[in-house]
Amino acid sequence: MSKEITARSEDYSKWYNDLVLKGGLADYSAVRGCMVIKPYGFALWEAMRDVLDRKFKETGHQNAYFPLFIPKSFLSKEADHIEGFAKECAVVTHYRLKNDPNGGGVVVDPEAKLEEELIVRPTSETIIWNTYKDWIQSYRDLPLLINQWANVVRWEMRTRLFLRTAEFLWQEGHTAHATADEAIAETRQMLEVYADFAENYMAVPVVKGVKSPSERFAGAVDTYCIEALMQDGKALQAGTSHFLGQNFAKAFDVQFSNKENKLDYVWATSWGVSTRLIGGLIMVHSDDQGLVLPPKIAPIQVVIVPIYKGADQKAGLDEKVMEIVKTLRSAGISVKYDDNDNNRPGWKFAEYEMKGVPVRIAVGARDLENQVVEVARRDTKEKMTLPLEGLAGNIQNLLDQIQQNLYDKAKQYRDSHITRVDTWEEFEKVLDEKGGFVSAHWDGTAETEEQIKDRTKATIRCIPLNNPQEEGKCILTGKPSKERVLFARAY
RNA sequence: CGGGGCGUAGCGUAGCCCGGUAUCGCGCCACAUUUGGGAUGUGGAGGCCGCAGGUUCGAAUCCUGCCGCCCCGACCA
Repeated sequence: MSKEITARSEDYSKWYNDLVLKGGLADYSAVRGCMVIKPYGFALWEAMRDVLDRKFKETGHQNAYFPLFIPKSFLSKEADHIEGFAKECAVVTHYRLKNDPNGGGVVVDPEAKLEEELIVRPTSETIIWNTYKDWIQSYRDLPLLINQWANVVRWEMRTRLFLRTAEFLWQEGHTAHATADEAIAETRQMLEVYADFAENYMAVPVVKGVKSPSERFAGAVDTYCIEALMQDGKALQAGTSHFLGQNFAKAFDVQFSNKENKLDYVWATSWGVSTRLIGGLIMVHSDDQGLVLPPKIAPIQVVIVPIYKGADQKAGLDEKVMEIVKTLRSAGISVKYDDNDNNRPGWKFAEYEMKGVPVRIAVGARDLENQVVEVARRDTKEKMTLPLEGLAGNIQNLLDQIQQNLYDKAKQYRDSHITRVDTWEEFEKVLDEKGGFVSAHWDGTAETEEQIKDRTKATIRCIPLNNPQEEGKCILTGKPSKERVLFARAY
């Protein structure tokens, strides 16, 4: 009715925006490229954050917080790093405003110019490594395992809600190790944490892999990533974990004494996921009726809608429903009882479907007489009648089934959209007509990668981990290749 | 930064060519009837028509300048 959603087939971008805006996740803000994350969207982020934060702590990390501002000079210490971020940095040049002498509000006070300009962090490697220099003297100080939850700013030319905003929320882990092997193990461990989170909580299947040199994080030796596939056939980088080698240690002179009392530079990693995950989550599961959220991170797992005639009947219903709510909550299920009298049941049904609540329970007088409730699942739209007896257990099973079903569906789509291709014609055809990942041979050069990108807009998403070795010929140049890599058009 | 679109009530819009203080729907407020898939009726409130100039007796409408947002591309998580 009032909240029509554009069909995916009609306009995929519009569909996505409709879900975010009408699903109550976020709004555009007064600042270009920046969004307001609304309570429901933020609850989703909190749910993700809680799971990840627990996993980080289980793997030995501690949270800390570093400044939003970074002295300009820090950023230029690592050559590749500044190269990668220079074009999208917001810069603070003054620290004071004053009344406009010509009237009309306030102006920047030219007297208040900063001696050294400050960069609003696009990422925190530099400020953190400048700090680690003071924290690390000996191998006994290692490993140093720190994470921070923060906002960062990257002045993007073109932004999209959640997927690419000028300011976004994320976590960034920054660790220091005594050996390269240990740092690499950390990098890969965190990649596994991300993959586990994506698959088992967000129900988003991912490909784990390594980036090609040109797609690497600025300043990294190796960038590992998890890549997900959206319903429109485009890939989304959902998380990255970098082995930084000794690049930042050297740039910031972070040395430690090893057991032999010799000085050496420490080995570093960094890894992060952002609110972009929310965008990916939306695009993997949702449909033309609205959001579809996996139970394990849905802010509301079960909504209960009462159906009644008159206040008397409702009072009776309230009493019984509160019992149900209590039972479900004690089983660890998050429940909302929507007894708001301003909206009628049909309106609520549509509303919670749009918001992607996994399970809806409708209860009326008739049901109570029969000791049952009507249960509807969001993923399949299936409705069933369940007895009050043993309801919590049945709902828990249903939530598990929904979680599994979402994953299975997404995985089936993903798997059927990894296409092996051996000729250039096929390569272009699959990208244009089918989409998804294309598994093809590549001669390993940046030039070829670049040419392929220019001609097809597809990039190498990753070289999958444990990639089978196989003789073949580069899709573009015909030069010899030892393995296939995954190409796709990406967000 | 290029191409396209758009700024009128909280939201979505009509009116603009052809100048006369603004239409409709949703939402909001009140009351009543309603409540198993987005209720109905009656009454009501709400507008610097993006901003600034100009033309005119008179501008949402014509002219000039500016600002903002969205979409598509180049760049990026």
